[in-house]
Amino acid sequence: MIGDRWKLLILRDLALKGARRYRDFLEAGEGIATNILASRLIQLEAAGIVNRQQDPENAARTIYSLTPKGVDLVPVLLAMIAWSAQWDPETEVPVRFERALKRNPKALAKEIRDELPKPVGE
Amino acid sequence: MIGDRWKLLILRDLALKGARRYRDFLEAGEGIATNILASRLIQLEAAGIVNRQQDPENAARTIYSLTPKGVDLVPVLLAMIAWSAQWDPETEVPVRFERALKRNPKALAKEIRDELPKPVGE
DNA sequence: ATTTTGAACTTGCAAATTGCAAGCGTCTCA
DNA sequence: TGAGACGCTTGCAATTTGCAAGTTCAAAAT
Repeated sequence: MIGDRWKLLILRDLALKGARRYRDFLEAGEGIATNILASRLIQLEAAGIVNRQQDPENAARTIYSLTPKGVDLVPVLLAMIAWSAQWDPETEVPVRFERALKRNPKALAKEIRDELPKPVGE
Repeated sequence: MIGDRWKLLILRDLALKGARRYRDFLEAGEGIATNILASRLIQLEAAGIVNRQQDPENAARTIYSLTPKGVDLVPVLLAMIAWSAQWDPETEVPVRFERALKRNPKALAKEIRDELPKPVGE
């Protein structure tokens, strides 16, 4: 399910970069095509990993968020980031983040979970 | 680099299923095509994640193994397995393994590392 | 010494997936 | 009521995948 470049990047944006809207993903830097983004969001929603909801403040907008099943992927993302930080010189990880990750990954995962925007209506 | 279905499965086979030869991957059950397997092994080798060596006991054979960079991906694999065990009823994880994974993932990672076949000549 | 087997690929080609550009439908705000 | 913004969908060319059928080279069998 997750062995797919784009889905992992979408999840990273949701979990760690505060992305919540279609535009956020499109503009996240890696250059996902709009049709691919739409298809991946559908697949992630079908898999119960992300929620799609209308913004109650503006019906023209959609808000995406992680389900509990999606939140539970945070440790996977963190493990990948830890590996990249160590082995891939092109990956830029904030020093503070990298340190927290090495010292106490569980605590960092909890911190991220707590700071996640909640799905509308909770 | 790793956001690719087949590479992740190859790494899983190398790290957790004792796969060491081309045939092992081909027959691992998921049905990778032989041309795709060859291309993925080339990419993994180019990325410094796997070693390719001739079997000293039989020059017709090739032995694949994880480099240190590849071994460091074990925690990523374990995080994915933990998630699958919890959320995907189709994923079958041995109970002993799942328990060890929940209780002390670091210790399990070390155990796996220690049991890994070493590259030829070490 | 020659043939056969087995392991690790390579090649050709059809089918599926991706990426790009353009367009569409709905909602908001002036 | 008209102009944007937003979240998509569509069409099409280019890339990637999957399958089947070779090919190469070392080892084992005859």
